[in-house]
Formats: sequence, C-alpha cells, structure tokens
Amino acid sequence: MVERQPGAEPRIHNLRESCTSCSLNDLCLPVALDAAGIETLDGIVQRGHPLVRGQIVYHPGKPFHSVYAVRAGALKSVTVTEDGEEQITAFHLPGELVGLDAIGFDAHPSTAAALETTRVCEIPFAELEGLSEHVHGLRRHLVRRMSQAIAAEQEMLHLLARRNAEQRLAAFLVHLSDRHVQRGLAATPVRLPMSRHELGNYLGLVPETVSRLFRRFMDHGWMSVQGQSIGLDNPGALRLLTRSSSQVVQEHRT
Amino acid sequence: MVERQPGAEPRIHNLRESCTSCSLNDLCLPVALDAAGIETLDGIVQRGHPLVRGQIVYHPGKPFHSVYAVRAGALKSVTVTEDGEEQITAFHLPGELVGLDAIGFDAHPSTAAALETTRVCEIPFAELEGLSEHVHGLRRHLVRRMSQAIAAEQEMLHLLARRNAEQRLAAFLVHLSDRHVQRGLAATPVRLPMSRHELGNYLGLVPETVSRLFRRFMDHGWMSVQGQSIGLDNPGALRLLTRSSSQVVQEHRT
DNA sequence: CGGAGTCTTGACCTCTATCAAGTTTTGTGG
DNA sequence: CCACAAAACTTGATAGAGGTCAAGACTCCG
Repeated sequence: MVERQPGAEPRIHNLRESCTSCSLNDLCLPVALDAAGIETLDGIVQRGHPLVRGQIVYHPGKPFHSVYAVRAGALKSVTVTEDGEEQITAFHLPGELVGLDAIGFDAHPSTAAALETTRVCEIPFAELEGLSEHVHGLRRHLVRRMSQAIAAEQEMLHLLARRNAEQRLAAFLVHLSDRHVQRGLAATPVRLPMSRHELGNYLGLVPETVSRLFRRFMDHGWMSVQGQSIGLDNPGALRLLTRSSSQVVQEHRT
Repeated sequence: MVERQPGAEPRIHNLRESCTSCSLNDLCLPVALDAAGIETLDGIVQRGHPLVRGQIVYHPGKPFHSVYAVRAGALKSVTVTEDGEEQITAFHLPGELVGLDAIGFDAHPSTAAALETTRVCEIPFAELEGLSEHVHGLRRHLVRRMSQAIAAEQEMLHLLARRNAEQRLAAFLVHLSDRHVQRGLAATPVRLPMSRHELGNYLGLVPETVSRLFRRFMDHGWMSVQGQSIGLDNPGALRLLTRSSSQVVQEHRT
C-alpha cells in the first residue's frame, strides 16, 4: 500500500544548496558539461531532508514541476487503477531518475514512494529545460532516459508474459546484482530494500510464492538469505534460469 | 514469428509527395501549426508503397532515421530476447506513431511489422527535430507521445501482473473499441487484424486460451465473432470484467 | 516483554498451459 | 473457379504451476 501518511507531503524544500554529489558523474546526467554548465546545474538542483519508508515523493495529480534523482536509499514507482489496485512498475536505486513519465504533462500520472530511508535530489524541470537550450546533449540525454524507461518496461512485459515464477525471480536478482555492479558495488551481497509483498507485486506473484522460491533457490545452494541481505552464491545457475525455458537446467555448481 | 521475407526491406522510398491525409489532424501531430508549419511538415513526410502482412518497417539494429505514422492497416511492435523469444509489446492502429523507443539512440531496439496490408508515413526524425526548433509545441508533443507510450506500457504491466486471462482479453477488447471511438469509428464491430497467436502473445496467453475465452464470451452473449470481425454485444459486461476481480460479476444483460 | 506486522510453511484447488485431434480458413496451382 | 495442401483456429482431456486459505515463526519496536 502507498500509505498517505499524515502530513506526508514531500519534505523537499527550496533549500538551494550545492549538491555536487548528486549532479553529474555517477548520477542523473552523465553529459559532457563545461564548468559553467556544471555550476548552473548544481545551482538548480535542490536537496531535501531524507524520506522515511512509505513517504511519498509525488502522487497522481500532483502538478509536474520536477524530476527526481535518487541519491541514497530506494524508491518505488506505483500506478493505481480506478478500483484501487496497485502495481509497482519499477524500483529505483541511487543514480536513477524518477518522474520521467510526467514529462510533457501537467501532472504526475503515478506515485513514487520511499522503500526505506532515502535521499533524493529534486531537479526543477523548467530550469532543466532552460539549461538544455544551452548545454549540448542534455536534452538528448533526457530523451534517451525516457527511451530507456520504455525499453525497461518492454523487458518487464516480456518477463511477465512469457516467464514463470522461478525465471522472474532469478531475472530480478541477476538484474539487481548487475545494477549494483554498474554502480561500482560488489555483485554478490545485494540488499532487497523492498518487502516480499512489494517484490511479489512487482513480479506478478503473491508473497508466498516469492518465499517458496527463495527456499527453493537456497536448497539448490544458489543463494542465501539473511534478512534483507541476499547472497548470490551461484550467479551462473540463476542466470541460466533467466534464459528460455526450453533449455534444460542441468546442475551447475560453483 | 517476425518473418524476414526475402527482399523484405521496407518499401518506403524517397518519393516526396504531399501527404496531407497523414500529417496533422487525425494523425500523428495534433499540434497547432500555422499554414507554413503544415506545409513544412507535409514536405518532410514520406509515403511509400503499402506493406503486406509480415513485412517489416524496421528491425533491431537498423539505424534510426525516422519515426512512422500508421495511415491504414495495423502494425505490431515486437521485442526479441537473446534466446529468440518474441514478445509483442504493442499494436498500432491508424493515427499512431511508431518507433518512439528509438529516439535518442542510434538504432531501433525493436521490430515493427505489418499485421495486414498497411500504409505508413515515414517521418525523418532529423527534419522533425529541425522543425520543432521553430514550431511551438511540436517538441513538447513528441515528448508527450513518449510519456504516453510509457503510461500505456505501465497499464500493460498491471494487466499482465494482476489480471487473469478473462480480464486481460476483456480489457483488450474494450480498449480496442475505445480506440475505434477515438478515431471516430463505431464502437461495436471492431476488427482484429492480428492472429490468435499474436493476440495471445501480447496478452501473455496461448492461442488455445484466447479461443476458449472467445467461446465463453459468446456463450454469455457478450460478443460475437465472424472471422476477424468482433461484435461487442454487451460492452457493459465486458467492461465490468476489466475491473477488480474482487467485484463479483453479476448477470448484466442488455 | 508483548503485540503488530512480516515472513514462512503447508494443504488444497483453480486456472491455464500442454498435448492431441478435429475443423475451418487461406492460399495456390491447375 | 475449383481442389487440395498448409496454416490457423477450435475443442477436449489432462497435469502442473501458482494462487488461496490457514496456521505458525520470526522481527521489529514500543
């Protein structure tokens, strides 16, 4: 559930602080900027207090003014249907941009909420657009991010339409590990910032099934679970699972 | 299967014809353009020979130069995984833009193929971008189309993750009918330009299940099938199915 | 320490994939 | 225009994956 906590309006205020760690390299905009461009961007990025679990960055109908970059922690993107059912469409780790599905519209179409204590950078879109008039490649980069979001969702469509529960969970774990590596972290102990319920929702499974699959993977010696920390003890086997079901999974030990 | 037919390179050639029926109102770009803008756009739109069923507009790896607008007929967008499995991610009816997932990249990441005899307009992207420097709202409209594509896929994610077969098919039919209405056509006899196999692939079902569901819906008196033509005899009942499964479907006759 | 929430495990049953025939439609060549 | 082959579609029987319901274990905080 996306709990609307009392007074849970995002705690992102207008503090204009320099936010260098949030701006360029590892974060949202790996674009070639000159020093002046960097300074300008840093000037428009806004940083706020950390969000606690469940707190909402934006919700459907909130006027679209900014996109957000995750600095630390994790967010989920959630769509809610008329009849109140929720579907988690993405998890966002540090370095990722959130709120792209609102670009071009007046209001956000989805919800973004913190999975754990999370710091985000707010990037006012109007100023980002102004900046992209002058900074070569910035607009292109933003559009590319949107295309990447489309591609990521297409991959999820394939996962949900063609893969069984085992393959979905294996693909999720491998993908999460890959994202860790991309960020320069170790591949194998990954942390699951979301609950079993949320993970199941994302993967189109009930929490019980997720739990049973964890058990099965552990019994195979493929992974180990210690609370939120997940060890991928046999990434090869898990990666094999993500491939087409026609291929038989033969024993594949380290 | 996306058959690469011998010599099936898209028959879209460089004929520069005026293509008014393709340009603005009912088609790709309902933007407020002045007469000069309309003329410019018409100038860059390219029309080609009709595509026959199975023929490919673009395929993964083809350099990205243009987006395409469907004029008549229908296309499918398909992603292919490393192991050769195909997933249809969208069907495109007349008036819709195709190829947006390539914007920002050098090559198309997916395949677009004709479901039936289909005419498309090729819109060279470089020239479209140049035009959008001058035409107010054009760029914004393109970006909005991308956001809409993201939103449409998010809805599909929900459909695949949370809905059963009955609900998926009902939602598809209702959605297709709604799209007909948007284009000014009658709501109730809709035509299915795709095979059962393709429809099942899109909905995460096998063709047999699609067939059985058609039978079930017909037995309920909710729809009628005559070849490709589908009559929605009780749209209310179908629409009711698309809602949350918690709500019991009581008999709902015309 | 205790209670609420989360997670795990088990028993059961439904939904849908799979396999296997038939039947209809489509396409092609005579 | 008809005949025949190939493909697409329909229908039935069956089995297995995963959802549902229920109970117990663990965790996190107050």
